Amino acid sequence: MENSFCSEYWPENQDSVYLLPQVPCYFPQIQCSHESFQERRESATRSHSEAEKRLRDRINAQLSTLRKLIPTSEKMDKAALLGTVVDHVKDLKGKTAEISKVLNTPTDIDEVTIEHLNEEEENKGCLLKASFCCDDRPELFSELQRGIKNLKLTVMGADITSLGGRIKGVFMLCPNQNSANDVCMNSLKRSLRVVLSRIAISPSTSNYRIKSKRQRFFLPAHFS
Amino acid sequence: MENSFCSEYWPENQDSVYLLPQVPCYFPQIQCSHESFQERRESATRSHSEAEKRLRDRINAQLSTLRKLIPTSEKMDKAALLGTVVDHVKDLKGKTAEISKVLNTPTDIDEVTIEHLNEEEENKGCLLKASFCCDDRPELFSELQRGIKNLKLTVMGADITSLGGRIKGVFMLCPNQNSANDVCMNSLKRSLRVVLSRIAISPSTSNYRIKSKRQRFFLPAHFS
DNA sequence: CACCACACGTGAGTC
DNA sequence: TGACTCACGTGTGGT
Repeated sequence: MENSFCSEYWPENQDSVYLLPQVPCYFPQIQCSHESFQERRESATRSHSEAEKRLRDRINAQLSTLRKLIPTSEKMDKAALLGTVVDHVKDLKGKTAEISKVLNTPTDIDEVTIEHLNEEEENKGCLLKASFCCDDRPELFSELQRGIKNLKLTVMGADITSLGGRIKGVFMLCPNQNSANDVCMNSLKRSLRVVLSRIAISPSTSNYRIKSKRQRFFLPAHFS
Repeated sequence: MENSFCSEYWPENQDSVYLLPQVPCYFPQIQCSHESFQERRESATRSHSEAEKRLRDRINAQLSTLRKLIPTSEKMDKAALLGTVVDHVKDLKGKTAEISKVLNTPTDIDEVTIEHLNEEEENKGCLLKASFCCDDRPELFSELQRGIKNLKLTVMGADITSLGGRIKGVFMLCPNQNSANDVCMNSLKRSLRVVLSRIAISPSTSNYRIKSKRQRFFLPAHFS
């Protein structure tokens, strides 16, 4: 055990170490530092144990922040702590999944979709269903309202859900009464998509966004 | 390192081990097993290393189930895995907290409360607000309906939220039109509390229930 | 070769 | 005292 430090590039034991030449090298450019093999060996094992200490500390730091997140996890050993963490994660995952089934919860993928309801009657009383999903931010609604107004559309209904810094919205839109009757629904759809995409999808990171690790949380905002 | 096994009840080194008496004891009732100190020492260190192995295995088992719960956590080292677990827990906790602010989410404490609205007009058109929180189960609603009907109460409105196997409900109740006008609201309150408590609070574990670790998840059920 | 992450056995502390 | 948990240093394999 004491002399088990025996990789192929280290001498088998201390005795043979002292048999190896420790004279300065004749070629200065490849002359290594004057530390002996003994010293190199010691510094290697020292740095090894220091690295191991760092690794342990990193893991233990995460464990202790987990401990802060789990109530009554004081005085639990590591395995028990991890066990309750597993339970918490399962529990919370189940709850949020359950909620998503009823609440039309935002995902973490930016998207804009435009649908065309009442296709048969092309122009009169036609409804567009526009949905988007993006990061939530305070100016979002005013920007959306301005964009919708500029396209001469009226919001007939809306369903908005904001959760965990993300927001998902569905608008029911129809052309203004006083707008020209000859408006082409397909070009309107295209313009609407462009407008919404510009507002909802951040241009720099057009999907596969770099998200900040810490999320912001807002209360659901309701469009009136 | 090899001879560092030197607690006060173990001989300092091998040599002294063999100097210790190994003759059978004269008092049979305290005659210990005939294994030598050497053997006892070996079995002790063996059981120690086996216990340590069991501990490591327990911890690693929890880590690998955590790995299954976290997508894309393959090829992460332990510290990184725990880091993303921390993020997930924070994220999910924030989301459920956010939802609880709007949704009147059930807690994990059984309770029944009865409130008295419109106190000034004692008998006519009086409203009772009855809320409960308990484990969800299929027969719950029919039992509640039967209890409410037996007390000659009418459900004017209800707000029910079921989440993670728990359910929280608020009923707005008023006495039936055709029930006697001289019904005493205080005794009605008392009866209602008794009836609801019998239904909602499991008698065996009147609070501080023993919960099964794995939770059931139901979709929110709505009272119509 | 150097670094890293893991598993292992061991010393020390607790109950 | 034994059983258990933790921190530590070391051996080892992978990159």
